[in-house]
Amino acid sequence: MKEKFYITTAIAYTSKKPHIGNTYEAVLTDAIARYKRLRGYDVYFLTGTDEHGQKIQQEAEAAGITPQAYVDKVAGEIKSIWDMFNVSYDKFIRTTDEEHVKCVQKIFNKLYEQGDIYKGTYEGNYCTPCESFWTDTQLVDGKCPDCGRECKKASEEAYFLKMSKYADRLVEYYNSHDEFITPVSRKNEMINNFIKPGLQDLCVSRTSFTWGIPVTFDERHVTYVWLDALSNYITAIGFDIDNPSELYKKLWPADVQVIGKDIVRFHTIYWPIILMALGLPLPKQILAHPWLLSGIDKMSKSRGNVIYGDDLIAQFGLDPVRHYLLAEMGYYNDGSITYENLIKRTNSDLANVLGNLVSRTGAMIKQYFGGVIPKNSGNDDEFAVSLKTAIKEGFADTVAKYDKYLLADADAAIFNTLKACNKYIDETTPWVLAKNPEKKQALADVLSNLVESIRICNILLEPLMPDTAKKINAIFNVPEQNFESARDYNYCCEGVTLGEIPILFARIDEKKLLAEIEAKEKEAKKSAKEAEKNKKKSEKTDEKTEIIGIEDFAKVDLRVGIIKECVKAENSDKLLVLQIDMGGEIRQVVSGIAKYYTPEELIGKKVIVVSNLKPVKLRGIDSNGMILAADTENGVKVIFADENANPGSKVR
RNA sequence: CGCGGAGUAGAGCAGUUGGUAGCUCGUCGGGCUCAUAACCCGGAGGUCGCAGGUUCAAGUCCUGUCUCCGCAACCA
Repeated sequence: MKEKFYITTAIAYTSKKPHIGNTYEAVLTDAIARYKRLRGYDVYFLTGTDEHGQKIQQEAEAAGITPQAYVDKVAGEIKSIWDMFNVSYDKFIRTTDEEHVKCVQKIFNKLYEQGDIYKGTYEGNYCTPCESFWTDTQLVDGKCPDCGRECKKASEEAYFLKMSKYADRLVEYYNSHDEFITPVSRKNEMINNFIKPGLQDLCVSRTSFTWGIPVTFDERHVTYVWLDALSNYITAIGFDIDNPSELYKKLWPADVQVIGKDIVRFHTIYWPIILMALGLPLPKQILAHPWLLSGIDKMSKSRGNVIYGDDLIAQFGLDPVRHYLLAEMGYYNDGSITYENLIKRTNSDLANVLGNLVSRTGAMIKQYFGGVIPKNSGNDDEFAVSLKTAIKEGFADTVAKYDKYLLADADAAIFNTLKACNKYIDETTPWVLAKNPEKKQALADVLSNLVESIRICNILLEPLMPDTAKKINAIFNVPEQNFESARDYNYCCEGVTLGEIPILFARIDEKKLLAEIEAKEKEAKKSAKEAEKNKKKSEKTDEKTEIIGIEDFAKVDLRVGIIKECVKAENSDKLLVLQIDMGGEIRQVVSGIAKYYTPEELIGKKVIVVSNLKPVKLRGIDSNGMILAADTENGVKVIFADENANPGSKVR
């Protein structure tokens, strides 16, 4: 019987469309799942979406639709992107699925009944208008980070899961299962930062929002994040407290759970403890991957550097993108994606090495043997011997890397091996052999060795680039594609007639494409900016009246001031502290323009000051007013007054 | 002392338990023409951020220090 292999991704949060960094995890997990299938495992691959929480409730309200309609839309997008990327999941769970909801409720009840969940109070700073709790560290100057208003110390009734009770057993599990947290550096992080200082009990319910799984015995509460989300790994396969499914019994514990580095804590501390409380076995391995950055920055909407997977596929095709993600990412450092690197890698690995190798091999078989793959004599010359050695070593190397889930290294090993094929062609110069009828068999041997070498590499390539593997198999009409057949040369393609030889990967004109992309991006930025502007405008007009009267304007007291002194604020890289002469009175004003002006260039300049603005403290420094400045595309530009305007003069 | 990550050839990265510094791209020179101006061979280029220390031996361990980047904070 086949050995089972249960692998999961973290479930994606349905607050917005996933970018290529989010998509990476699904592709990474897919490649591992495909490799395991190739090795004959009975693989079950789970992925899905996390659909509850306050944020989604708010997003839905903003969009003017129900939370369910909202998550339906985003979950649909996520699923279709996963499909686009050939993610071969067996099940796509949504935390709004009825079975999941029921099961989470049962889990909650059981933990409550056995005393692991207790009722307590969640203490925090509450902002009444925003209906939100904030921790001390989230507050801005003691005020709500969202609206800037005062928060009250408040407490909310909540349920908590006992953590410390299981801490010792957890550490014991870490120590007896070396592979549990991969890479190991994360293990020390968890022990030092969270376990040693003492585990805080985990808040598992909230009353401040409603979009969540209701607690059955206390209707005002909904389940809060982690108990809901983490449980998906067992509810998806039919776990049930009273009557677990056959599938669950077969699959659990999971063999590998792939997650991002940002949620290691939840998967290596909270999740195991939840399982221990339920009396269930723990997953064998948590595989934490780093992030994919856009250039050198984290992808974020506000930076405008978000790259989406579907756009990349439209531009480059699927497998170049999969290959890039898998070849570029390790487990230790954050990876990076840029169009330039994507083009380079596609050209050098895919077009030059792989595509061209297939193309030239196929072309020679057509030219010299009428498209029929010739028979091998079995007599290996020195070049054939070294080729075969390279292929066998490459095979072993690739498999070793795959077994450790080092996909980037496995990928490199495959392409190294393919290079041995290109070398073999140069060494044996088949075009010379073709001119001499006596060398016909030598020529046949060269080509059959090539086809066989490509066949072997292609089997190893399938987990990374399934579509390409299929295409190559179609070209050579490969009859044997299973893993075991790749261990040695068996010349199974002999006598086979070649199919069409398409260009597998066209070379990309780097300069041309980069210019095109840049133009597109400019366009996109422009329209994004305009949209932003319009949005701001409409927001403003929503809040106030469209047009203000002179009496409103008159409320703002604008004065000319001359900057007498200016220094950078301590503890801040954005603030300048200005001493402004307002016509006798010296005012201290703090302004966030340190990135655009040096103190020296401002001293002596005349500016317009809002003089009747309510004083505030910024970074603990008093600020009595603000200076006018324009937000431009090139940063902030201060509005300077005419040299002849005297300090203190009223501006109107 | 907020938390975390990183500093190795022009760029991007590997360097496992310490033992002659590697890979890819680029670059320069040569070869070849079956092939997608692709392929093959060869060369140049690094005192491994800096300073100490441990050691027969350190990119690799220890201490200190500098710089950069995320997060956070802040942008009246």
